[in-house]
Amino acid sequence: MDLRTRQRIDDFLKAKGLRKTVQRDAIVQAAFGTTEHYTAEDLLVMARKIERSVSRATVYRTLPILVECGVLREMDFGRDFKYYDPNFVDHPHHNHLICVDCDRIVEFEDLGINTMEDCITKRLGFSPRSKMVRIEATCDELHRLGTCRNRAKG
Amino acid sequence: MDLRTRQRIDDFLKAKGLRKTVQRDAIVQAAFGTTEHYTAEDLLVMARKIERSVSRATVYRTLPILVECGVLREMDFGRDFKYYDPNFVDHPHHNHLICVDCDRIVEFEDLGINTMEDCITKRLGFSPRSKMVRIEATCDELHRLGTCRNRAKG
DNA sequence: CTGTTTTTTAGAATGCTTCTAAATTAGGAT
DNA sequence: ATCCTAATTTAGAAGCATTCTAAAAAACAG
Repeated sequence: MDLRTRQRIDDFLKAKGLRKTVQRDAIVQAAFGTTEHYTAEDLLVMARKIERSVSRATVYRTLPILVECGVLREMDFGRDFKYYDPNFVDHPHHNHLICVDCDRIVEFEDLGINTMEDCITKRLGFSPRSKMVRIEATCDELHRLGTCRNRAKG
Repeated sequence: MDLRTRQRIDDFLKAKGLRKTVQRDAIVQAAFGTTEHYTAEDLLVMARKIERSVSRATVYRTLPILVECGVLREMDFGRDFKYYDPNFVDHPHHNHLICVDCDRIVEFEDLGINTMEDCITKRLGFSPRSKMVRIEATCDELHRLGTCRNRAKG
């Protein structure tokens, strides 16, 4: 895991007067030991491989800390649970395409859309905080060729 | 309520072999008797003013029918309940800006973003189904002037 | 070490949404 | 009109991600 991410988290905890614990450490290691998107439940499983004592409640209490710290992005794809994205620091502007055929989530970056969003936000009299584009789509060629991996994990 | 919307719903019900009931009728009347966004619970309250017997379960079962019919849009703003938007037919391309200061939801249309989204989707090898832009922002001038209506209903 | 405060844990609670089983109703057939 | 059968409705239970709670454990300053 990136040393700058680690440093940023340590600084954040110190600034907020939050303590370092083995559980938080395990959750952080797990959270940034992958580049995949994951759910709170996924993260619980991953963190428990590092430190058996980690509980569900602690995962749910740690996630918003990492989000507020700015190292993790929370994403709502319209399902009844949230996904978290650890690639936020390296790619802060990416957006998501969600395939309704196979549940795959494809990331993309597009500077043009970002600029447009900023313009629109200003025009409406607001200051942008966070922006997301969410495109639902179907598999196209992939689907026709029969290579669409149905129900793939997001 | 728009006659074409009514017609479209009637046709859809017939095509699907679904029956007309007083409850469904009340829900439809309520759903398109406003231009505001609403939740399932809001709709229940509105529909019950028209027909007292409408139950929560029927509202929840009717909503996806209207969404599938294409007259109502389901929207997920990252809260733990969904909003529904009855202005879909007249303004199929609008997007949303959510103010994190006051919870207000501002609609906007932007053809440029829509075109971009279609291009990106094709480039990635998909066919667009539905697209949404969601911008979280803060109140800017309004906020400075003290006119930001905190916690206003979406 | 000691004391105080934060953090953790397991399980209960919450709140939106979906499901269930029994009662009712719609609408075609007689 | 009336009957029949399948769709629909209702109230309440169940489901599920997330949050809360109270007691136990751990962090850290002095």
